[in-house]
Amino acid sequence: MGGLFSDVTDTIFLDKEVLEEEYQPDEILEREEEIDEYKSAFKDVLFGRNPSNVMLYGKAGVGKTAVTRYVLDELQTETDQREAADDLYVHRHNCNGDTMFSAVRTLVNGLLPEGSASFPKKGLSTADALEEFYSQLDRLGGTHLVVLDEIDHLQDANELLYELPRARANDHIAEARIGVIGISNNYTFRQRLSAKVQDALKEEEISFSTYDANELRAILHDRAEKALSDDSYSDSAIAKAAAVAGRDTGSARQAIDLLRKGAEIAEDNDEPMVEDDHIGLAREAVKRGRLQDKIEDQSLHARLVLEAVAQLDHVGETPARSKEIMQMYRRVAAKRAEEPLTTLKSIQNHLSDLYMLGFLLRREENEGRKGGSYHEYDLDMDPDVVFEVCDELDAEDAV
DNA sequence: CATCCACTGGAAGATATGGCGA
DNA sequence: TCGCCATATCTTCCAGTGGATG
Repeated sequence: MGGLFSDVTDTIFLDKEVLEEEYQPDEILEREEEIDEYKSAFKDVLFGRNPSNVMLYGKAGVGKTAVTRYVLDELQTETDQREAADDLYVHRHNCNGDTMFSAVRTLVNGLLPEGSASFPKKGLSTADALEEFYSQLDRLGGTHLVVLDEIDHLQDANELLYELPRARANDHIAEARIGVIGISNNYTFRQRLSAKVQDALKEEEISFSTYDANELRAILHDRAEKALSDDSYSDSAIAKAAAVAGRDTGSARQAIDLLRKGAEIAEDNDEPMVEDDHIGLAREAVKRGRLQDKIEDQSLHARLVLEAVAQLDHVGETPARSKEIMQMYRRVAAKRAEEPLTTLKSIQNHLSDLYMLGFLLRREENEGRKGGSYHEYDLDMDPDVVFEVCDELDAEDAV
């Protein structure tokens, strides 16, 4: 009695996992068209024919991964039942920051028989890895679908997308059939592909549009029903979350994050129901959380440079050019007891990265013969968030 | 119109860190 | 434990870049 946790009850949540990122709904709402396109791209698989190669384009949180998982699961159960269909194997791989070699290597490792040694990390060429991959495919036979998520992050995506679909035509494999599914957040990724690859993939592109507020509302209603107890949310709160997410990003992930965070806030305040206000507060919290994660992903010196810009912003000395930022950076590094980088170029590189990642604003200035050309940087966020995260990480390091 | 400033992106070289087999 | 290799990060070097200037 009277224990610290004894008053904690789940007043609002019925099944919180339904609102977590990992949750996989067994029914996909508002993506009928995309599912249809997908379906027709893969119907050949059911008759033991070569699968198509498919490229998916669309922003984050519009259902690319969820739809892929759903469609392939359905395809899997259907092929299991049909005589004419070969065995189906699905290989998923997230290409974040990979080279072609490491991507192929993880694919090989996924195929190797139980207990055998994994493919070596070094010493062998990409061609060796591919060869091994093909021989494993032939050993297993059947139809293999290779899902390459975030393929725009893959260095040699072009080569891989050229190589894999032609494996059978080039006699690298005889028994197995292979289809590639590429998923990209980035519409411009397409232009990075060679004409040949673009041509080969042209027929099978599915682009996912962002969700509008109505679609988001339908999705949120469905999730809320499963995740929250009956009287604990208002329709207007759902509508608000849908409207906010629809306007911001059109992403289901953001909408669901808002609902979850809103429910958490309501629960923390011992209120029985999720209302509009909670969604408003959730919006701030979600935004802040995203930013924090992004900052935490940065390397030490990138963070110090960012903090230097935040400091300059704080005292009203932005926009600033790299030399000024470097002075502040030295002070920040000293405060955090870190050895500062010595060259201006390093700072400039970090600034450039931070700009690309959307932390900073940049303006090109050119004063000709007298001043030369240079960049001026400005902070593109709330400096307090930066200080908060940096203080936190610094405290962790000290332990 | 050539010049020149202050910087740029890119590449190559240098250094640190970590995994892995021997 | 050692050397080998990969990877990430930092430094050094280089050939532009674009607009004010003489």
